[in-house]
Amino acid sequence: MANTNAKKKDTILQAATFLFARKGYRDTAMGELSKMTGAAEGTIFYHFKSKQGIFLSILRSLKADILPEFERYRNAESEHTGLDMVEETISFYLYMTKSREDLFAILNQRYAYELAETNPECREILEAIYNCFVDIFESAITGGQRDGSIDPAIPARKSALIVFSMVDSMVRFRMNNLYDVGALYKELIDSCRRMLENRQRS
Amino acid sequence: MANTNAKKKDTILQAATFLFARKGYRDTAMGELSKMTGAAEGTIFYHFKSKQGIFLSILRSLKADILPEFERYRNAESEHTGLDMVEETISFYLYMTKSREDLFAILNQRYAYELAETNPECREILEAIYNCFVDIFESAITGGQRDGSIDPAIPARKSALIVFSMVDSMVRFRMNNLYDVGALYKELIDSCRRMLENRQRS
DNA sequence: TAGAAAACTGACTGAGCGCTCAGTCTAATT
DNA sequence: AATTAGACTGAGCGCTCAGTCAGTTTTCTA
Repeated sequence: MANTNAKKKDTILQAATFLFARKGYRDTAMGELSKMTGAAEGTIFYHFKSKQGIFLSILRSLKADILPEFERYRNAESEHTGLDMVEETISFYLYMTKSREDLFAILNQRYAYELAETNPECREILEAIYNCFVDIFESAITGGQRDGSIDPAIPARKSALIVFSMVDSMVRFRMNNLYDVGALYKELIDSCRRMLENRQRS
Repeated sequence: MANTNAKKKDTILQAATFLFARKGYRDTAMGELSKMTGAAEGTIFYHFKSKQGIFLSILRSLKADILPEFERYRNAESEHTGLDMVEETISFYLYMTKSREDLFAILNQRYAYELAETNPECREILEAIYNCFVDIFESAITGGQRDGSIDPAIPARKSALIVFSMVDSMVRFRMNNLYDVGALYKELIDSCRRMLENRQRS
């Protein structure tokens, strides 16, 4: 093998992501992680200093993986109106949460928020990710207010938070198998449009 | 003492609600519950057959406690338009979730949804509660469509789900200490109004 | 007030947990 | 061929936990 470094480390991180997402942090045993990866339990603690350390590593790579993708999306030039960009961003968010289901399941863990209360790095990562999403919605809204597609009277930041919270709620419904979110997609878009659009277009 | 039945049983149930809400199901130890209530650990298992049994009992009494209150609210006559009733219902929901914070924290536990996948009673309770909320929003919306305050073209059930998901998201933000929801309240109401209102009023 | 039933007790159990450590293996370097 | 360092191992330690049980106390009933 060419690469001597960290042969099993990545495997462990990947399996831990899978298990933490499916069963939760507390209900995932190191023994299970060991069985799944084929690594001895000792190996896991050779690479990571603790179970919590694994969780933090996942968050770290989650941030490194997702934030750039969102920055790229945000900086891509677009011919669309701000209102259309809000719709696009919703689609993009739903697509992202579907294609990285495990990562977003981890973001919805209670443990993440408990850890955030004592661990500044954890809190910083969570905030960075959420703020990034809300920022994208906000700049779509202010853009829309400039181009006339979105009502200039509404407060951009707060509305961005509300749109984000709507979409985030849908994602959680999907994760909990409560409702068929696909069936709600069109109505979600329509609702956001009614919420934001400028009614006396120039 | 007059009441022979269940002297400590209620105390245990109450303390368990508190602990499950604050620390989560998995992170609550029976020993802690014993210390908090002053009941011996054996007493807990005399009244409840297992830890899971306690959780189910909490859900059961949650249902018995909350559903009637919502039914009463739903059946109360009102002079308001449907659109105003949607706003009222949002207030009512936010008020309820604040005054029974522990109960709603338990409804947001991942463990509840895990249990629901194997335990039909649990699933039935969760669905009953959520459906009740959504039903109230739905009947406010159909009422509004009848009285002309709400756009007749929008699908009532789906919009009810979306409004509910918005409010539910706010509640979760509040629980996770992520945002100051009070600051968003006015904007939440305004957004819902813009989303639903009838624009060519008779 | 005797006796039965119900409520309660806390020391105990065994399974499972996160984590350690003394040591082996592998592959590159000298 | 000998040395070395990093990757890896798995038995096992200390501890926590949900749940048990043999026995005591309280309450109800006849």
